[in-house]
Amino acid sequence: MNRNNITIPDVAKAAGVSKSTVSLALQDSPKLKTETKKKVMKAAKELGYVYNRTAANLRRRSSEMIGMVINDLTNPFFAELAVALERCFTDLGLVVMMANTSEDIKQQEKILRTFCEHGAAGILICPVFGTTQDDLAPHLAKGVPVVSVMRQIDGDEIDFIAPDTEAGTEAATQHLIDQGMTRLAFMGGLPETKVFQHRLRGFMAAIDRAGISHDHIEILPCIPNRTVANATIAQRISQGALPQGFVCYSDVVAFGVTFGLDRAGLKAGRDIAVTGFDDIEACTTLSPTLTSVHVFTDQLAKLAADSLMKRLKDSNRPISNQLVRTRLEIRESSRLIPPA
Amino acid sequence: MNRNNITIPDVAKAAGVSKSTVSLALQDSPKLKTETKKKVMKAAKELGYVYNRTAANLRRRSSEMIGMVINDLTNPFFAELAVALERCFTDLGLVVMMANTSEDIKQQEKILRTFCEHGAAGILICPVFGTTQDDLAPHLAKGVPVVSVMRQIDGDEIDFIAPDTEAGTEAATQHLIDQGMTRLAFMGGLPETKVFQHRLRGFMAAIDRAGISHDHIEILPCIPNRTVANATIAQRISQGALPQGFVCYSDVVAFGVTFGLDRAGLKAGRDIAVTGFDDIEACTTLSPTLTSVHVFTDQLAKLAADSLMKRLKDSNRPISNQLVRTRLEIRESSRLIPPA
DNA sequence: GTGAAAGCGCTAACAG
DNA sequence: CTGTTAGCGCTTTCAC
Repeated sequence: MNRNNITIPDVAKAAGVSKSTVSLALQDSPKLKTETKKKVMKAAKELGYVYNRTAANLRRRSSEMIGMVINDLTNPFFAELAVALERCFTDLGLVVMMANTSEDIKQQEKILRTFCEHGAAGILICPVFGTTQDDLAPHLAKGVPVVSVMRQIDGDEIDFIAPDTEAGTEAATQHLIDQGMTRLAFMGGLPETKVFQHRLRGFMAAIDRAGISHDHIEILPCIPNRTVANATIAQRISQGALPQGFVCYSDVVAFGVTFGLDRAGLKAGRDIAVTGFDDIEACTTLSPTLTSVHVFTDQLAKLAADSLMKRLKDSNRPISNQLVRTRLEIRESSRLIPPA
Repeated sequence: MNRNNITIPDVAKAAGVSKSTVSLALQDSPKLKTETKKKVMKAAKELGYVYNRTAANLRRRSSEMIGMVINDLTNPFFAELAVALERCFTDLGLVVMMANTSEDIKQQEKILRTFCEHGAAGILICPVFGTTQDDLAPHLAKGVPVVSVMRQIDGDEIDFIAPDTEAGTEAATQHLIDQGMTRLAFMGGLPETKVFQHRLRGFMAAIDRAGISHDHIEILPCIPNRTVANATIAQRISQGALPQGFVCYSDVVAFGVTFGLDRAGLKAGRDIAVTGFDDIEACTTLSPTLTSVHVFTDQLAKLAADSLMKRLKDSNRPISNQLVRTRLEIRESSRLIPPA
């Protein structure tokens, strides 16, 4: 750490005031004359004084640091979300520190412990799949508020904010059905996760409403990343006749699928329909542009930050589960019959 | 912060030992019998004790926390790099906290200050463009070691690790020249940055070696992201005859260009050649696959982590500037004449 | 307004 | 091996 060893007493000496005056000045306390404060700040700056928040937090028994733990920053959607969240907290005057778990529960536990040991005031988490409250508890300081985004933590005692995935997937599926498709597949995601189940439920809801036989539909789970999705679709292609449309678990899966189809000489948006979920930036700057369920990341982030703030202030408030509406963005990948 | 108020004395009481024994046990000191340690750990666990690293760091006047400040996590390359860096530090037993600056110098200053106030042992930075040593200095605790990745900080007194961008771009350019192209463009990046200058220099080196007239070449700078690159190429297309190949500043720019060309009915890899730089995951899972200069992110991360570790141990060691070699990955986007 | 004094939770001698 | 003691740098009553 090799800390700058100049401390409050040093500043006090330089400014010709007492320790506590400096402390007050540093906090911009109204108890001090502006003039005094200025004198102190000037001395501090000249000496290269660095506030030791560690000591302050210790003494004050509180902090303004919130720990953000993200499951996968290499997924553009989560990166976008993380950045949005960070900005929300920053705007609220909090300092946020971030860490990536790479979908690894051990790593997640370690990070949670570390954040707590460093005195995080609260935790914002996009949990690793399958995280339960019991996984979390032993690694959290008692009383540290946690809010979860995107993925719900089993136990129902943790505030949770997510897009309405079910409605979103349903809309995407309906869009394909509206074009007359009846042989459809749901592609990507891990069946044991709630997110998968919700998205699949949305898919099935549209299928059933349209009275499509379950014999016509296909479900192809896979780890939701580009590479695995690509491998999965490649294998599926080798097994014979394809459905008319793929409703994908996420954009990243949809990209993998689109590429796999491409390698087999099939064009999404011409030979076959593909939809994604998340609506990341790439959807509109790749060819074919990808039809996707837009997630209002900024809104999600704002609600999440608000929830954490509220819980920080009142740890007894009822647990809130908030679903943010989504919007289907229709683009080329799913429009087999382009508008005239 | 609402901290768990159980502390070392509480654990000591529960375990029937003294404060210092607990402290030693927590550090797994060899001075204690295994049995004693176990007893202590058990008591700690039962009480839900959370180590207060804040207090420990204060007392010990050191920390194992390194602050990682990243310019843009929404750029997949930097996200990949950040994750690789994080893993390196974690493997070294350090705890890393991350923050995103969104290419904003004010935000960067704030983050640096915050990390220092929290007692970071060292800082790993992918600095905002144009960052100078003078920008950094006032916000750093005296003596905190900093190492910079990807972008060099003016002043030459900060360890620096980056890919050999000049050689990489030169190889990409040469690859196009080898296919007989003589009308080429360098696309993307901000001219006032060193990275741009280096990449352009690599480009020009190949051009000049081939004896191509400067009248045949074009330089089209732009903010290096998908959307802006796309807008820039669209405008360029409207202005008339295009070069035979685009050597792009980065993959993200290349994707923007490819998409822009596509909208104009031109296919990269068929009508025109495009190369990128960074070789992010998407290069191999989009159609056409993108020829790119591969950056060995893991190696870069490892060298950067090592550099920071070394400086942590010896603040007087000479400044090191390390360039990591790159490798051109030739794919579809640049092969106008596919191998027979 | 300002200063003196106590203590946040921990570590690190040092003596037993 | 264990206990005692004195702080790390800061905030915060409480007198002045």
